[in-house]
Amino acid sequence: MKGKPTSFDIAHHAGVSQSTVSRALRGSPLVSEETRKKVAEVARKLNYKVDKNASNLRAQQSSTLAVLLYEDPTTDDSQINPFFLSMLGSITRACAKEGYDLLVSFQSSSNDWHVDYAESHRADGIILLGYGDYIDYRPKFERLLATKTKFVCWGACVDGRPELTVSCDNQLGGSLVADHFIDLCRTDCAFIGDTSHHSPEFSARFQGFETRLQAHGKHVSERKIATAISTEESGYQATKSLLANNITFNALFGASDLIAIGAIRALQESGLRVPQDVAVVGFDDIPMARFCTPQLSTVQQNTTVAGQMLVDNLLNLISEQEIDLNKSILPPKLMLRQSSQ
Amino acid sequence: MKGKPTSFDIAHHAGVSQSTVSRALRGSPLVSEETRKKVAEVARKLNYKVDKNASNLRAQQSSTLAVLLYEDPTTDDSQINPFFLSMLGSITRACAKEGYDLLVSFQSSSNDWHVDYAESHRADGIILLGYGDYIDYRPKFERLLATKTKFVCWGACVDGRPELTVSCDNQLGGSLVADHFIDLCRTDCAFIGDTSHHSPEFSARFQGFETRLQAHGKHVSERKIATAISTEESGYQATKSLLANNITFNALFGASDLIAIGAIRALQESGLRVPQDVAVVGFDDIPMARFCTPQLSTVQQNTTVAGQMLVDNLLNLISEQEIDLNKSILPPKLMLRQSSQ
DNA sequence: CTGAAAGCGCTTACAG
DNA sequence: CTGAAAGCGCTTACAG
Repeated sequence: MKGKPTSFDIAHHAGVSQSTVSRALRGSPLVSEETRKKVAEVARKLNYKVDKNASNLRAQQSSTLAVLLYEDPTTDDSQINPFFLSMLGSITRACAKEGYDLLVSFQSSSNDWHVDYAESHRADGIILLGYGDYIDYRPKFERLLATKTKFVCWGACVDGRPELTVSCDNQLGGSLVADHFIDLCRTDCAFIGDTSHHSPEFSARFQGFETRLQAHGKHVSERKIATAISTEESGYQATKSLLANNITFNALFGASDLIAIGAIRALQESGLRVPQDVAVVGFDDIPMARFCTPQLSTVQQNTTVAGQMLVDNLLNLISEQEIDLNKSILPPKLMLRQSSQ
Repeated sequence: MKGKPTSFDIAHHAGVSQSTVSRALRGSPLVSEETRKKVAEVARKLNYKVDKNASNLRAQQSSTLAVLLYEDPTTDDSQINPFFLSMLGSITRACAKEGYDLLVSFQSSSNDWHVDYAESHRADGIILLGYGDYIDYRPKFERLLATKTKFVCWGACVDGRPELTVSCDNQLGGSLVADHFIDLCRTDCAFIGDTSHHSPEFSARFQGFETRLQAHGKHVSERKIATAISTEESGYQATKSLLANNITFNALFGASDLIAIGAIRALQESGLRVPQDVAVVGFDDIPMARFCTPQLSTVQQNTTVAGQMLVDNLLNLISEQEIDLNKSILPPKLMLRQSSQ
């Protein structure tokens, strides 16, 4: 027996057939307790592990999920949005808990490898994450649907397939921020992000924010909206451009924490104090939010819960069980810190 | 042909044998250009993808690497050290470039799954990352060596097997910080981290720091060293404990950025100004370092290069090629920012 | 350059 | 409860 032992080796040493070894190790109820113990004992002694490739091939499944992190094409290599890295951590844990391995790929929206994962039987299902341009996503959704690939998507909805989405209640999150600004009597608001359908999460946050302001007879002036993708630099530039045009405001809602952190830098550079002159609130609650100065108020999305929801829903999809749409919406939570006192 | 097409389907449609399909798709030189084209065309049309489980089983390899992120057991779920997340990103990219998939697992140092990855043929090799306790690692190294698992380790050395380690030149990094403090005439130094063999990276940083100070007739007083693991909270507490004992210093070297950021919080809470009263330098250059206030001076470890080195070395190990030890050491780079002017 | 055949190491009907 | 047998979909000697 050179090389790794096989189930035949175990069978031989345990004095049973190879089929019985397989059954015993998989916990089949068809095996007597005595036999199971004997097999387990020999397997442990010989340091035997079931060959995943063989078992996956035979069983026609992989016990593996894949996570695909789409990034804005402009984002530099090392600068992955920390929010998605937190998500990745919680997804990993959720997978481990369910006995699944996790393949990870970070990719720009240009290539098409994601389809491969499922079609080449490397993964049973796919989790899509990212703050990329939603318009770029849609053909990919079509492709995934056409190949009957099982997938769930964070944030962005697939048309007419709500069961494929897990998302924060972005609209509610936006309205929490509006309520907070109203409490502070800071209703001359700027919004930095994207209000278009290129970015469904950002625009939902804006909608919730705007709708609540309007309920109080206020609104965000068109001029006080600047477009940014989810990076510190983009938030900085967008805010700069507002300030360069002498546009004033006493509160600023950044569609993500990175945007808000960039906005604070721009404000401070222009001699504006946060929160005295401008109250700032972000979205995500990345670790950095607690450590920047002033500490950033933000809307928290609980990544531990979100990761578990994504994995749960995907596994339900794979096993063709009903999806509970109520378990697909993550409640946001306003975290008040120094930037909006 | 219901379900996914197989190589036999392609063979049938292309009018060749199944062996030829396999050869054509794998780019074998034994296939004529004409045949190759025909096969590729049919495969594309039928949306055929090679079944990875079958090809892996047959070829006895997986084209997959696994990365295991060990964490300090005290670290909370969502609080993965951002440095390792950056590493993860670059490792992912490096793997993709080499045509390998990447399995990811975050785990506490208690369990033993890592051995599984290789033994169950799920991965051809393993990358170990983490700021965990080195003493806990050693039995795991033994196990990996005993099972002839191919692996590389970030930071910590495996005894007598330098080819298994990829690491920053931590000692050089520490000496750069010492040089900088000497330039600033701030030689009454504190060190927050771990100088023991539980943490080889931190202690190498300290050694480099201390040795250089001694070359200038200075040194770090035993009393001014406080032990911390790599979290903001731990850095905060350790610094607090120094201050509570009325221990003074005009420079502080945090063994990691998170430690340094926690230290700054403790200093500021005690009314000490950074950098006026205490100059602070960290290690890693996590994204947060640029955004905290004051911006943190630190020793950068280039994660893009580091990830590529880890993957390159592991692939060389797998293909049993010589490892160039010079390509296993990452040069550190001092990044000067506001916290140590 | 191509094809027929063996076999990678399992899981799972089928028969007892 | 157990065993003998088929077969998952490939890769790769072997023969031509």
